[in-house]
Amino acid sequence: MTVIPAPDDTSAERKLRRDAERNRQRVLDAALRVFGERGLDASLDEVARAAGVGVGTVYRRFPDKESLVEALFKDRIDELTAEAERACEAPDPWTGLVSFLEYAAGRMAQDAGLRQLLMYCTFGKDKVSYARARMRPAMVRLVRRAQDAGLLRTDLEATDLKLITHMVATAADYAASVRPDIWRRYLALIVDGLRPAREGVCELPVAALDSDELLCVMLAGGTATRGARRAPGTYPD
Amino acid sequence: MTVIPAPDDTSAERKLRRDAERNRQRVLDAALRVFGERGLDASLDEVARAAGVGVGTVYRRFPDKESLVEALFKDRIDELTAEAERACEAPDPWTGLVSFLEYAAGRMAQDAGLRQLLMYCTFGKDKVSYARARMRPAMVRLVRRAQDAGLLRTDLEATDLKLITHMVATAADYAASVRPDIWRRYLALIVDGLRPAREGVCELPVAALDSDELLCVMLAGGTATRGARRAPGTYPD
Amino acid sequence: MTVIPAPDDTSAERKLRRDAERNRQRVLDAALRVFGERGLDASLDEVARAAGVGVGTVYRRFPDKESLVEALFKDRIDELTAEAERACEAPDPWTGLVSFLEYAAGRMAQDAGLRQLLMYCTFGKDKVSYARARMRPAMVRLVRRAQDAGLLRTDLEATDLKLITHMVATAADYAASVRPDIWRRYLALIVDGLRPAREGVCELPVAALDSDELLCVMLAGGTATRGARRAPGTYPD
Amino acid sequence: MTVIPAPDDTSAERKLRRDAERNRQRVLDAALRVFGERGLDASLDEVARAAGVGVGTVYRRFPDKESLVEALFKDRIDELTAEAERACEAPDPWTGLVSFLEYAAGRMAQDAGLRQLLMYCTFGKDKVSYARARMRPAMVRLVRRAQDAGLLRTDLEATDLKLITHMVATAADYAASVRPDIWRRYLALIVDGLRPAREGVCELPVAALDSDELLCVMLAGGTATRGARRAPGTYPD
DNA sequence: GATGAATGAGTATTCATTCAT
DNA sequence: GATGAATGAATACTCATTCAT
Repeated sequence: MTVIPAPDDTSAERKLRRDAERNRQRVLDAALRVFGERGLDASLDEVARAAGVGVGTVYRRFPDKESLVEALFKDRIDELTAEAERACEAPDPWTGLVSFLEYAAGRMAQDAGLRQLLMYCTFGKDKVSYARARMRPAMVRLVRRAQDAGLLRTDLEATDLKLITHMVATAADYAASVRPDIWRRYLALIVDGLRPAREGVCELPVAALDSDELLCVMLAGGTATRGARRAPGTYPD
Repeated sequence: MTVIPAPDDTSAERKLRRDAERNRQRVLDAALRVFGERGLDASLDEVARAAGVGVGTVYRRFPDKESLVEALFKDRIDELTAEAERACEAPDPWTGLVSFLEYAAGRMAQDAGLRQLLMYCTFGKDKVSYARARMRPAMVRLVRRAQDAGLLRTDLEATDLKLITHMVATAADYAASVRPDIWRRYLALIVDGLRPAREGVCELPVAALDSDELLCVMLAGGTATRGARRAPGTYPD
Repeated sequence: MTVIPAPDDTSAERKLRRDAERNRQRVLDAALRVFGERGLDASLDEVARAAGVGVGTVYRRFPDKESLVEALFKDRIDELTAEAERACEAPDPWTGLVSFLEYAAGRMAQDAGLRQLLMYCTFGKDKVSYARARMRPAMVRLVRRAQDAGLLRTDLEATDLKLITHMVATAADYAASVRPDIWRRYLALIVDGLRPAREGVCELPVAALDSDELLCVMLAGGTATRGARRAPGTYPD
Repeated sequence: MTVIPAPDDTSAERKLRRDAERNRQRVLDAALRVFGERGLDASLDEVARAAGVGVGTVYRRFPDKESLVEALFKDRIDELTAEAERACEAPDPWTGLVSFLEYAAGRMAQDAGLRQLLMYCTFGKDKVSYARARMRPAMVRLVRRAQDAGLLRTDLEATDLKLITHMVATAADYAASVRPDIWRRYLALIVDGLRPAREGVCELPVAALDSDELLCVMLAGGTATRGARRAPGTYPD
């Protein structure tokens, strides 16, 4: 017997949504875990199994693997943004900036999934504009504040923070198995180079990416992801 | 000057027929191109197609993917070593060091395959020790010279050079499509941090990898290698 | 009567969906047919084609070729054991023995896959011990009964039954295309030699395989199995 | 400068022939060794390597793998025929017959290559008529003599010897690794069944293959060979 | 909605056979 | 004639994605 719901009766719908939402979250959690352990190449079957749902369910929530990775990425961006905003409130602008970099690098050092996500997942397009819109204001503010206080070299730009993060993540990723704290070393090195120009220290020889270039890059992605498994038949050429 | 022989140096190996040598070279060239563009995960079918030969031909020259990658690797190591040795002769130790870093970072920034090759030896161990034996002396000399001249911070070690170029190149690769020279920016940033300690510049908070740890890392690889295709049936777990 | 469970008896395993069960059966049927016709070297693609399903489906039900072969093997062992047990109940011990030999030789003569299956377990060890545990008691009883009744030469042992059926079936298979019943001729010849010692009939000059040797042989396989396809990269030497 | 040979000047030709003959023999020897060790699935590259010649040379002497196997087979048949003929001269016809069977079985027990050759190489067509023409007379004589002397059951025929040999080879092959002498046991069993009919011993229930059927069978081969590697593209269906 | 079954293109590697040197 | 280089179809197995239950 079919019950035709009144136009405003959304209780059934709500229930499903709650159910669906629970599954969505389970999948995201499992994906973070599995991708962290096995790398982004882990199969969605594995993710589904870890989530305790069928693959079909994963696909119902995320149209394809790319979208799932993207969603994971967005959540991470949100966290990073929150931290960046917190860092903007720090009494000392330099400390704020550095503590943000430390936060970001430290997170990555602990979490291979996050590292991969930030470094290698150039899948997806939506996530790019999202990340840009989301993080840019905080980044700009973080940099500007420190420069205005004369504590940061003036040729540094907001987009540099992304790449700096990327660099540190690379180091962290590389040596995580034997020296989980090695990122501190390389971050310190970089931070040392961030101080305002002094004697014997040259200006940065090339301009930073501007914001459009960064967008463009995020869409094209580095080579690191080109090896990623593509849907059958999707091979170029 | 002692020449360290490649692990499988069969220099006594009978010369290949002209056509065979031509094809061998074609395969190496194609492999360099394809791995550079798609990463080491590219299939040998793809390499063969790019070389304009059948897969069988690739397998005739290189018994498996690993060997092909290794051959590529060996050539690159030799080039880098040669450059490092040249850099040791530079009149100014600082300039020598920096010019080597520029050479290495520049090469690696443009070629993801090379980066993977040099940093993530998922394949074989012989070639890792080869690389280590081959490059290490020059690296040590490069660093020592600059430190003895008081031009380089004293807490920097030879293994850092490897990680620094890796970091810079990886970050830069990300943006390589729009700004192929962006690596210069980030290398400059780091180079600025390499100057001897001054006021406001802290010592590096964690020790560098020692040479055994580096070996270990090269064998284990960072997460970035987890995606590397394994021989069928070799999957862990 | 104790029931010896199959090595991987997952009888608790949740029932397959109707369609899945149908396909599983299709695959088993096709495999029996294809392996019977082409030998165990037939590819799973061929099996899949014969079953009218994709290879993926075969692999969904049986994680690898070995498992498929094993499943087939298990069913066959069960059938043979049932027959052997039936034969133990025959009023006349001699007739019981002979009728079992006829059953086994007849089955094996018509089906090369079955023969390879029963005799050359290049695959797995569990199933060998399963077969041993399952069939041995009946074999021993069959032989003992006939000997106790003075109807069977006393130097025959249980393991001989296996070799006898194998020999007869293999020889007969050779001629099976023109004379599917030729195995009867050679079985009869051998059965004649099974009668208790009489004048002009010598004792068997070498001891039978003992049960451990038989196990060992099944695991190592005769030369006939050398041709068996091995997993890629598993080649000896 | 080309020397046009006088019509009867065959010295150059002879030289080549001698050379060629030497290579041919080398290949045959190597093939016997390699197939014996690795089974008939061993590659021709392996055979060529063992023979110390190039694959091309193998192919020059034998148009394909089948022909090489066939040639090997012929040599074996010649040896067996010689022995059979010797056996015909034995003073006691029964002893002659039995000693021939022992010779054949003993050879096979020691030589896996020979076993495979006789049991599994149904490749080839020429070899069949050859074998028939070559061996049949001796087989017939061997059987007839023993029957005429009343020492052999009268329902045995010449073609049975081939299948009996096959049976014993099967047993030898099966257990050769643990018990190289087990063939004696099964040959003895069979030989016991060859004695003239006595009480309790039934007539053979099916006629032997006649000579045409045997031909036919040798052409079709048993299933055991169906798994043999076929030339690419030669797959049925 | 959720499930998990089915699909098939893709991967590394081998080997019979042909053909340029 | 001999050599060994080149070819490509074939094999076992995996996994993103679609679709029947």
